[in-house]
Amino acid sequence: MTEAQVQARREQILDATMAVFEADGLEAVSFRRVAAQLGCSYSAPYRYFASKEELLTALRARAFRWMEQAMLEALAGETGFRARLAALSRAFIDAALSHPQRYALMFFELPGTDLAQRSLELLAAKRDSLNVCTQVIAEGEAAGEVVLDCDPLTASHLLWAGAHGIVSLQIAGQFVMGRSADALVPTMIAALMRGIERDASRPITDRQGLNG
Amino acid sequence: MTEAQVQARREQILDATMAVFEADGLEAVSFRRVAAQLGCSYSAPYRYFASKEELLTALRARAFRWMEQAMLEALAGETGFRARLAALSRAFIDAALSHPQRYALMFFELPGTDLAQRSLELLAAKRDSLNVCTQVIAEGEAAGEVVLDCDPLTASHLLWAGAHGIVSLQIAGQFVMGRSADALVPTMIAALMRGIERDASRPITDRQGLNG
DNA sequence: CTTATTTATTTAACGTCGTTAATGTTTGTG
DNA sequence: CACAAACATTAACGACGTTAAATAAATAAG
Repeated sequence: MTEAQVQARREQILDATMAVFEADGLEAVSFRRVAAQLGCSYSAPYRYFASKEELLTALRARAFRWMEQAMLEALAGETGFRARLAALSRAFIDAALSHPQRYALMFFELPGTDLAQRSLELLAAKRDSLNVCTQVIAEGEAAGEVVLDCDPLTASHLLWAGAHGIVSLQIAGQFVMGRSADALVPTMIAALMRGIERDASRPITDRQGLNG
Repeated sequence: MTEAQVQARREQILDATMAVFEADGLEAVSFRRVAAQLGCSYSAPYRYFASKEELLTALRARAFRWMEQAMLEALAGETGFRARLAALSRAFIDAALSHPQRYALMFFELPGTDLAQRSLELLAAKRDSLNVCTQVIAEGEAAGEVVLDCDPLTASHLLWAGAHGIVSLQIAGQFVMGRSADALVPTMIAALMRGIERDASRPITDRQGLNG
């Protein structure tokens, strides 16, 4: 069996896993159910994924690639820093709220699992997703459309975490009483941008650690 | 069996559950394991918790109460809006990073579970936790120490979500490449405060939706 | 083409889980 | 003491993750 065939079989298994996951959620994902979906024995996938955790890690990477793609597509055609940032955050919200289960799979990872570190695939997918945001900011700065008090990577972390914070609270059903992520994320982005933009007309008093 | 005795038994079961959880993580929490810890039969807790989900919901509420307590203790003795806000965010970070499993239990709730809505206990615990932050902001405004572009509840949501976003990304092992929540949360708070503070010396251009 | 050997898949099996039903066991009441 | 209700325990079911034995398929050697 050639390497390409092995990879193809892995993809088939992941297709079936994703189908089960989308249909009935994470708790329904089991080797037996995936195998039934795919039409093989429940122990066959073990040759391609050593454990359930490894299977879910691969699924997570796939979900990150999907979100990266959604953001890139939303960015295509948009010009100008402001418009691109708005399109990016909208794509993030839409992806999260239209597929909350997928979002939870991606971001609600339990601590103590070092397997994420060992999965280069997942690590790369995460990095590339964040990088979409970092790039937009860096381009905006390069084009002179915005000047920040911190480097693009820190700014990207702040925006990313801010959007994730609101969206994840909403998905997890935490407070956000009477408020929706739909309205709060733009507010968050606007407030953060106001907070990290350099503005000569106003003296900056709390700049300590803003480049941390 | 009086109502107080029932409640006491529930607390005992929750004690045992928490012990198992702290010792070996969420995946180790099972009725059988909890019963062994407590020294009863594995089916006895069913009289006090209808399902595992209900048991975990009660545990979640307990974790929120613990965090609320930690924040209140950190606040005690601190005076002045700035100092109180800093103490609050520090308590939040410390609680989260010193007990990541507990934090994940609280905030990594899968979507689709309406049981959270039906548990008034959990709902109240969540509300009270957020309320600590809201109170600090409201007091600061009342004392004239700060003037915001948005209402205290919105501001509280933004700060809360911002801190949670960074902390949860760190716990879940997402990017934050070479950065630590320890440094990024103060940055996030400072940037957000700068973003939502009213400042007469600078015209506010992006105020759309800031009260959303 | 046949046979031997490796490879891919399936079936059997073990221990654990959530949950329910049947079976004991205690406890207050007539 | 007898009896009913409340509580606790054991037995049992189906599903799970995972491993080992058994089987089928594919391939290499003769």
